[in-house]
Amino acid sequence: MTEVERTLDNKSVRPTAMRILIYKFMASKNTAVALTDIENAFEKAERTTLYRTLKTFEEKGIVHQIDDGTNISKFALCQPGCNCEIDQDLHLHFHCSHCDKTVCLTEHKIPHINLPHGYIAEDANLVIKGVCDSCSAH
Amino acid sequence: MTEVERTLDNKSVRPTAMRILIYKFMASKNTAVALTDIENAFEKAERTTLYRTLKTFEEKGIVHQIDDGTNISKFALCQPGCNCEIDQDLHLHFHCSHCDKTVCLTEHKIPHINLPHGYIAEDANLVIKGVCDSCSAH
DNA sequence: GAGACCATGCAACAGAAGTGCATTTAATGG
DNA sequence: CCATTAAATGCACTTCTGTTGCATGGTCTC
Repeated sequence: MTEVERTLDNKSVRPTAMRILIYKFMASKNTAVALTDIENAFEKAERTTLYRTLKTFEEKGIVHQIDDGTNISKFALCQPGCNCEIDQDLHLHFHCSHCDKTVCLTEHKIPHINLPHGYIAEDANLVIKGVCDSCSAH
Repeated sequence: MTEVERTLDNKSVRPTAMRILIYKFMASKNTAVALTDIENAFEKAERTTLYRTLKTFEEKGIVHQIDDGTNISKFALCQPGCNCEIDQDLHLHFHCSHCDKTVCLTEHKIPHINLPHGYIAEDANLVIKGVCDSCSAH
């Protein structure tokens, strides 16, 4: 049993060949990936399988879904300190308008916001758009 | 020339009948509206016209587009203090998971975030999800 | 090995976003 | 006031993402 297989198994996800490939692909990237990204990476991939795999991963806390404002759902592996299951302490995401990549800034948490009377916060999403470090270096 | 016509004219948008209707519709709502909302409100409305009208409004700074995480673009009239053209001082949005409405919290600004080295912020989007005041009252 | 359960593949649909082109409407100049 | 021009609208159509239903295949358990 490999490292990846153990990870999936720990999260009660049966480590099939396809799932291991998807997991490894996401682990190899340091950016959030869209379903289409994975589809393009593997010729033999079936959209539906990828779709359901990502859903399963999300339900089991292996990845978290990211809405970066492009209206295309992206996904990233949960890191230690990701805390995406807990409603507090959510990290923010950065979307580069130059290379169109989205990254998790796991260290950077969303500050607490005081809401008007009657409003109850349950979740928060903060996306900063701009130029990422790779793009600003060139 | 009515108040609405003057407003559009000031922003260099020709005040056609359709545009005035759309503007008034949005002004009558205190929530952000999706293209489909407007389409349903006016039987005679053409999707394309609405689509392009909203784009024009956005370009001319009459409305701002809101991405509330539902993957459906919403729009709201810019208010005094909206400042959506300036990159600083952006207000946040609240999406109610109960009534599915999205509102601008114009008074509530997005706090400044320190980004890692090399990252340049140009825009920011903060959406709080939860229960709005109307829904929490019931 | 049989049965059950889960994963995968295939087909199809829904909804939103976006584009091209023809036609109507409104503004402008003579 | 009419003709010209430019902008706005309407219609048809395409693309892309997300989603579901159903049949098939693989895997695990008893």
